[in-house]
Amino acid sequence: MDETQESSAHIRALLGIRQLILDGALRPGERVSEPALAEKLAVSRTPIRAALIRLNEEGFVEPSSSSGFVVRSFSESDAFDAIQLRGTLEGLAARLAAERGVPPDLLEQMKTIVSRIDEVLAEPGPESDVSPYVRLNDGFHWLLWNGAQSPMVKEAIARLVRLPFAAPNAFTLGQFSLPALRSNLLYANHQHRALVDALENGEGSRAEALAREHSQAAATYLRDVLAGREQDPSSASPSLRLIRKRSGA
Amino acid sequence: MDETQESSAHIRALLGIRQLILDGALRPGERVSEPALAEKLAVSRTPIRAALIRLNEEGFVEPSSSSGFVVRSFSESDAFDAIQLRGTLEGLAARLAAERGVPPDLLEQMKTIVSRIDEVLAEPGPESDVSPYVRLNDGFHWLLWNGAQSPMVKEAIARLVRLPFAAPNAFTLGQFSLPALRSNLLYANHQHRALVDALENGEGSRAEALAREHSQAAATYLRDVLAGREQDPSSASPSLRLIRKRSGA
DNA sequence: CGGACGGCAATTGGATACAACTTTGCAGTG
DNA sequence: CACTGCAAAGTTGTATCCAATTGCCGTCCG
Repeated sequence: MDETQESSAHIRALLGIRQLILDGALRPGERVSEPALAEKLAVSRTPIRAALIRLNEEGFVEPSSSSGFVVRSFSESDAFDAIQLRGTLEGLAARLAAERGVPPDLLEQMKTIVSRIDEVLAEPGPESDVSPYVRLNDGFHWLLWNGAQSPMVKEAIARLVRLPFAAPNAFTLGQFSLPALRSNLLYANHQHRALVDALENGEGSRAEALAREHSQAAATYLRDVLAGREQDPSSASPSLRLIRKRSGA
Repeated sequence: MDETQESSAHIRALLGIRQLILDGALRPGERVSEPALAEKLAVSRTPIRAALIRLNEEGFVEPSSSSGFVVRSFSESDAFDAIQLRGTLEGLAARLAAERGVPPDLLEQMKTIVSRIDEVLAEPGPESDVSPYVRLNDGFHWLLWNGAQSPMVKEAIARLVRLPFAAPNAFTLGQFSLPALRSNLLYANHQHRALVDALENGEGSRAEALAREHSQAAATYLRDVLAGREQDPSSASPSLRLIRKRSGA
């Protein structure tokens, strides 16, 4: 299952449990049984407990009343809020980067990625693989996070983005065939380019606004994907499994 | 059952270690020894490790190279960035609160606190105790965090604020005698009032800007306190101990 | 017939035992 | 005198063990 077998037990436990949650093997609301996980992941209960404590901090599980942990579920509002939160934090990172000045090589790397995204999106054929785009997009955002040169900001973003539906590429996967998506990604890359321009010219406020608005693309995707789930519940993408259907809000 | 010592072992360990760090008994950069802590806090190593994992997520300790944890130290830039981060997050909370509408009773409570802060600050005598102000100020910010009605935003702020120098009342303590401080607090309470006004009228952008600027007061304090430390290193307030003196970068 | 009490089983929270690793100190050698 | 290598001790990471609490189920009493 996992090719990364070279890790220590508590790393295996952490990654393993997170994957079980993302795969839907552990479903939101379900109580997490330590002995069961210990057996399934072939480690003792100690690293399982360590992993559960971390997953609690990360937001994947939460303490149950009076003992143990349950898999956490998120409302649709939580998902939208998480996206807006990322937009705000990336906006802060962008502003700080612009105000403090981005290292030239970092700026160069951002430009390179923007160009390569354009190339990837220009490739014809509706059946192209999204993964190159996803990798490039991840790279761009990673550079932005570092551009602020602020460990505090970077950590805050990194922690948030552990929640899959808050990540820059949430909901982008697996639907590249739609022409509408390609158009959206082109638009997003225009924003990338404008952001680089703002950073280069030290335009902090513009950079912040762009980064903030940029995250709204994810909100749009999320809306679509949630609507799609209403009709075909089986097509739930991994990020979606954590989001419970709205029952009564 | 336990109204005397309402704490399980791992809670005692968490609070105990955090306090040891804040008190300076464990100093930044120092390696944390599990057996030593276990003996000092009268628990076994298991809850100690659980606490260290959580403190790692909270930012108080960080994994050492190759094993164990060391007490984390923060640069002066980190402290300023943390304050700006809080301002940004509280700005988001304020905007969301204004846009979504604040529950009337919550708004009432905010108004009450603002009035009571004015009363506290109007009391004559340079030797007044700051703690009433601190409590009221904490209460106001707590209400703001809840005003957004967003668990995600609230959690993000709550996590950040665990770092003492990022909290709303950081560096406010113990220097109420200065007349300048009272003037600053009066100004800050004017911002509180304006913020409530913005929330009441649904002015999201104004509320955000106010909350953001409001956090700059803490940055001002921090600058003063850091300057004071240069002259009298012994007067380090608890929040300051985590911040290392600027050496290189 | 329904609700409450009691006992049993399973699970968690904590302590301890153990093995692998890291670091330090000392000694021997170049 | 310095450097390297070995050894020993302390420390971490993991497993197992124990006790106490929880939740469940059956039975008994109202």
